[in-house]
Amino acid sequence: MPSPTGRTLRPEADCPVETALAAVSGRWTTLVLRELLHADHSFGTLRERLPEISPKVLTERLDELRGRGLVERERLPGFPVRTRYALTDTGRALRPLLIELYRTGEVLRAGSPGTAATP
Amino acid sequence: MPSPTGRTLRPEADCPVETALAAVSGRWTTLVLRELLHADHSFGTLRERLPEISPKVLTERLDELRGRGLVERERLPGFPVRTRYALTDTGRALRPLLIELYRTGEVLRAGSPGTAATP
DNA sequence: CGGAATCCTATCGGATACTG
DNA sequence: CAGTATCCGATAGGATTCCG
Repeated sequence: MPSPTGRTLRPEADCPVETALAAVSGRWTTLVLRELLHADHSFGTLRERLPEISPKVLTERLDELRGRGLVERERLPGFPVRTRYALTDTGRALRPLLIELYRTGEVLRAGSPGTAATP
Repeated sequence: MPSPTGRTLRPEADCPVETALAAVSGRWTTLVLRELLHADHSFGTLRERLPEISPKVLTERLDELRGRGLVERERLPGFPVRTRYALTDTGRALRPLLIELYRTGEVLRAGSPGTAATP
């Protein structure tokens, strides 16, 4: 039986920490968010920006993000079909977290062995 | 071939965001960190605090965290053997991130459908 | 007590081909 | 263009048992 969230069930899933982690975890997720933080995109332009992601995984990521209310899809009229993916207000609320992730990642590197600081 | 980090290889693994995410992702990881942020622990007391974690997974998490320089292990003399796990300075640097994860998780919930706000 | 060694399963993610 | 449908290999993680 698939988990209710579409993501691996975690202990204490009711914890906000898990809620936030679920939103950004999964391969390609942060990169998709990064693209959408920068600008709205169609399915195709997202693929151009992330050339190595497969259509299946991109669909999965976008579905998850939509399911969490972080991304919205708009179908543009005309032919061929065009879509437009955009962050919702809630999705944009992830920006501070991504910044903090970046900042922390830099700190972790500075504190890791192998990074010569005072030789 | 196992990935060099011991964790699923991610695209743009050189990105600090991925570095930080790798440090906190994985089931039980944030809970282990939470316990260690609160106090030092032995293998056994960690198991008491997290009754559902298996010894194998706890070992894996502690090894990963040690491998990243976030946790240190001290073997206490005497018998039976006792160990003490503690966060390093680098490990304590994760606290702001965990706080931001908590904060963001709360925001995501407030912005999710189903949470009646203004009926 | 503090792990290590096995075995086993679910699921995640990649590749590919096809459709409305 | 914007996905869907399959198939498939690789892990992550759980349960259990054993060792120093």
